[in-house]
Amino acid sequence: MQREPTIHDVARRAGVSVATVSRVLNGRGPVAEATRARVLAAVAELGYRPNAVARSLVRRRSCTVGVLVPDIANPFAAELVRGMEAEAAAHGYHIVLACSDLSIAQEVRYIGLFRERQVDGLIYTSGTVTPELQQAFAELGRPVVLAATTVTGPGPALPAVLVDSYAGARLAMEHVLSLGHRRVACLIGSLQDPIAGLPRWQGYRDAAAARGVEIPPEYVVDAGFRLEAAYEATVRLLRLRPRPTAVVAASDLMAIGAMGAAADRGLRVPEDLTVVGFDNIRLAAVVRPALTTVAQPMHEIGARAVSRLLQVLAGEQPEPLVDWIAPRLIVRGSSGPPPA
Amino acid sequence: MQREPTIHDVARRAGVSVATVSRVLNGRGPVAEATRARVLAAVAELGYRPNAVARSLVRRRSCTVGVLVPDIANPFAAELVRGMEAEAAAHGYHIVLACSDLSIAQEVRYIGLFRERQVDGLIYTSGTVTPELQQAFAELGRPVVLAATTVTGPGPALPAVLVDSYAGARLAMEHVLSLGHRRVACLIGSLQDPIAGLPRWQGYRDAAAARGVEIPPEYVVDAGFRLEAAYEATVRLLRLRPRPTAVVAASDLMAIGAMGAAADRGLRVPEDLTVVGFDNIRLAAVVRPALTTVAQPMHEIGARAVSRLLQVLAGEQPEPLVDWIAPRLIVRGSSGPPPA
DNA sequence: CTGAAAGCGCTAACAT
DNA sequence: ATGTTAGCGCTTTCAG
Repeated sequence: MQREPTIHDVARRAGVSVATVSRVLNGRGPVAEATRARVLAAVAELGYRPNAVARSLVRRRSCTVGVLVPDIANPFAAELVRGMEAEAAAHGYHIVLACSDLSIAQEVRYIGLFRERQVDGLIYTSGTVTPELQQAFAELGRPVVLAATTVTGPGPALPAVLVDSYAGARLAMEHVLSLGHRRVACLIGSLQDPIAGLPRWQGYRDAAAARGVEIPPEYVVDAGFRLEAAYEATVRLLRLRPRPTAVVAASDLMAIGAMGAAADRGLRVPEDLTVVGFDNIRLAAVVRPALTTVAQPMHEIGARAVSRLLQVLAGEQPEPLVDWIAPRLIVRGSSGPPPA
Repeated sequence: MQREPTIHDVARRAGVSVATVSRVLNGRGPVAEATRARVLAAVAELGYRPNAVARSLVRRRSCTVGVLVPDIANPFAAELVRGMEAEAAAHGYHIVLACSDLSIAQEVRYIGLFRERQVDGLIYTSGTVTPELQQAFAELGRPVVLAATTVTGPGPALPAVLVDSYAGARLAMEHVLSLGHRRVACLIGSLQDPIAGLPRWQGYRDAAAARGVEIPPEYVVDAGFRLEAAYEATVRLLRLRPRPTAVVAASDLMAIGAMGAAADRGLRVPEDLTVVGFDNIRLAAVVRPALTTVAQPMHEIGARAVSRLLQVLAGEQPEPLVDWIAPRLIVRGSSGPPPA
């Protein structure tokens, strides 16, 4: 296990100075074609690879972006990171990944470590931006872009890319109403959640109101984005009289919970009950019947977040600051006209 | 946006030399308690964070591990990486993530970039270790650990951690047979795949033979681990006479495809058809009925892979080289006695 | 067009 | 117990 060759080894072998080697490797500064060739030959012979750590130190740029997600095993986060990785790789950047389990303390800790590692920037994903976090962002001293979230409270605005949840929820409700449903239940997330909880509920409500359909309070249940809670809630909803003929859910997982509850009560989807989700996780296409849902293009959100970060690093100001992505309705087998 | 404080700033402020600051920060070498306190105070006042890049350069250790996965959006890979991240973080290491889409060219490219980045080691996940890869590993010149795969062909063995697929398949088949089934179909992956394809088939076959049950050739279908192919294959299997009363599948996705086919033909699971999967992806617990399957503890595989890598970095030789994890059968609702 | 030399921020001998 | 100093491998003026 011999020492890795350094730029000095290449220089010696090519009979030039290290400065010249650096020039041909980085393509800056004028180099005679013959010299260039000699250097390249030496590089190839030695199997030389420049040491990115040393380069980072002197350039004060690591070509690395820190990515902070709650849990990479969450399919939503995974798709997001997939998009980030692709975009980053395309620009010579690497992703340093950290999972926080949504613990603020962990998040702050990781941001500090990212600072030590000299990441060029940070992408923060899908959590709420609290004051502690804003403080940590400030101490990081490097650009931050938000993916699938945005700043809702006080404090400085940050570049963000996310789907317009309100518009997406309206799409879902309008689809259901246009199929002829009038008794529509809503499985919502917490109204305290200003990113995905509140606006989706508002979208459902406003779209219904716009068509003159009222949603009675007992048809609205906060299942906290959890599948099991959605299952239980649906069991209860299906006992109500009159019974809802459709359920719109603020996440696919909740929708799948609802479908399970219907199945366990012997109701068929969509003949007896229409179910519409939100997110379009891969799972949505795989369950039976396949789930009608509102797509969030996760891969694209991730990619755009990185692209905005690189833009900031290049000195440009992303415009507009918050990039609202239009949601798209994907109609599959879980929605149909109400029972006669 | 002023310059980040360096160790010199801290030294000046504390009225000591940089060496002393380094000593207190790294806890090596003797330091008087009073000096120590002064340094710590200066660190706090300045909000100083050591520059990990500079440290990596001189220590020749980046405290970074490269992780190469086909696709982080694959739930299997995501769980694996989750386990890696947790274990790495617990030891002060960071994960640098790369997704190869299973392209050998990409993999080789990324390994080269990892070399430039001075990762301390590499974890390679769930692909087949080809000669090109072995070559790239060699050029990397740093330890490699395999997660959810192992070296099957010629070439040097590598530390690995993976589930014993053969034993897992036997578990699945024995479960089905002990329920009383005698006509069992197998949805297998490619027999060319020496990690998950071949051994699972062998496990099914041998467990059946051990009970004196024969699996006719028309009951065995290679669906290449794909859900759609498994769906089609099951449609055909269910047309056979006599019809199988159970299907064992070499992956959960194939099992879910089989369940879909049964549902679409009006057969109930498990009353008319028992279905057993392999992997225990999260989805398995979510589909209706929930899927009986063989669990691969992905999180643990990832964590152990990192732990072995750190072991190698510490100069120890992992023993035994290949860590075969015992699979576990998870009985859920999709398996039951055969129809009368 | 090329080389010499001064760092980037830190650690680790080696002195004192 | 603490300070001085020589690098780690690379880029980048500044000379020539």
